[in-house]
Amino acid sequence: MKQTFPKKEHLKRKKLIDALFAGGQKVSAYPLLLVYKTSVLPEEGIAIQAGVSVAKRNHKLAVTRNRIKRIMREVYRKNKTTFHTNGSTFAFMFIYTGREVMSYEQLEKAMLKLITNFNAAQNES
RNA sequence: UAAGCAGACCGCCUUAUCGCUUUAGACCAUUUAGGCUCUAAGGAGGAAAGUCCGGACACCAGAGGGAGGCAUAGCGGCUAACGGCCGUCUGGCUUAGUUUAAGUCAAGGACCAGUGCAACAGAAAGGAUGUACAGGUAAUGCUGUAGUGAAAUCAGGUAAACUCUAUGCGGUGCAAUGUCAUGUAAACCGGCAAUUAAGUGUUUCCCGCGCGAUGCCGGAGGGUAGACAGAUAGAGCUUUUGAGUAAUCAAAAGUCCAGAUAAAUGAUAAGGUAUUACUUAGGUAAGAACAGAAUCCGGCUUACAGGUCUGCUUUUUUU
RNA sequence: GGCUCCGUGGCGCAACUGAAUAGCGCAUCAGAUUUCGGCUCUGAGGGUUGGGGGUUUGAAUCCCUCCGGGGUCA
Repeated sequence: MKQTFPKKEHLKRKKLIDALFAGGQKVSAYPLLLVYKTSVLPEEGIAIQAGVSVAKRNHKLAVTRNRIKRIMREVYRKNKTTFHTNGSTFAFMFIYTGREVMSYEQLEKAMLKLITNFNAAQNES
């Protein structure tokens, strides 16, 4: 599996997103918060559809929001193969809860920690 | 050489690897749709911002008539248009000062059409009256000065007070609007019958106009936020020449320069430039400001590190 | 993306048809009352009227512009 993140793997359906926030489970590793839910995805052959989000409350400028979202997408793209899905399909939403702008390295550490937490939660269930 | 003012312009660069997206071609697959495929080319701004003005474009028969409302305001010009820009007159302010010059600001039409307002002070603030001194008269605030105040009888002041005059404005906005796919209603459309009046229609009110409870018959589509069009070749950009004091206009040649939609333009590594700090003058360390297209243009306003050019003024040195 | 409304002491409001000490309640502080505290009574402090500019003799009020906060439209 290559380290790509094409449009098909973006979470875009409003219904899926609404259902995700209504009944999703949460895993966090500061400054990242992952909301996830097993869902029936519209595209075949894809395990995960993911989206990223940064609150306007914490970051007022569009420039900083764009930058954080780009770094989050990049970190997810590099490390997405290490999520253990166990054959299920998931909808993901990554939310940036920090108030400061973090570098790529810091965010990658947080993402790795988040992945271990997620995999532990999956193995329990 | 240094400083200040004004105007115009630019607003980080190079390479490699991994990604995103648009277009074109190839390849693969195919009923259609398409693609963890390959190659090539393109991929944020001067403000993309605020949404303060002006347009283009689209729809609304409540687009008609009237009233109301809003905007603008010396004069002339530019423009698709403007509350913008250019020129000019007048006035205020600042600087230098002899006349005056330079810069800067101005909603700068009209209180001999009407109405209103004027705290405190003052005799009196606009059909009301009078203090002191002086002058004058047949007589009288009749005249002058003083005094209060922003303003005191003067065609008084005030219109970013109502208002009047002139000019302009229909309303709503790309979440406008159109098409397609899916396709089940009590929702929609047409006709007829019945009802005559509440309601309703993207327009502040009135007039006018359309629809209009329900039943029958026939047609057909709403929701679902999916896809496509609208939507990127334009009042475009670059250069040259000409007209004009200028804004701007004309002609010729060349050129194609983002089109996303839970929303692309990024990440990592290495090196470098402007600059800053330290300095043993070899170097070491830090290292770009404001900020991110969303239908598209013309302005205005606001944010902004640093740099380049032009003009003017002052200053230093040299000839 | 469009449209629209609002900013007055710590909090909630008034004064918005220009006139000089910007007012009211709660809260705060001090005093009185009480053995102490509360309630109550008396008094005091606290405001660049969101920032800046303009009109005017005079601006919380009228106008322009920036900042902040809400509401609404498929």
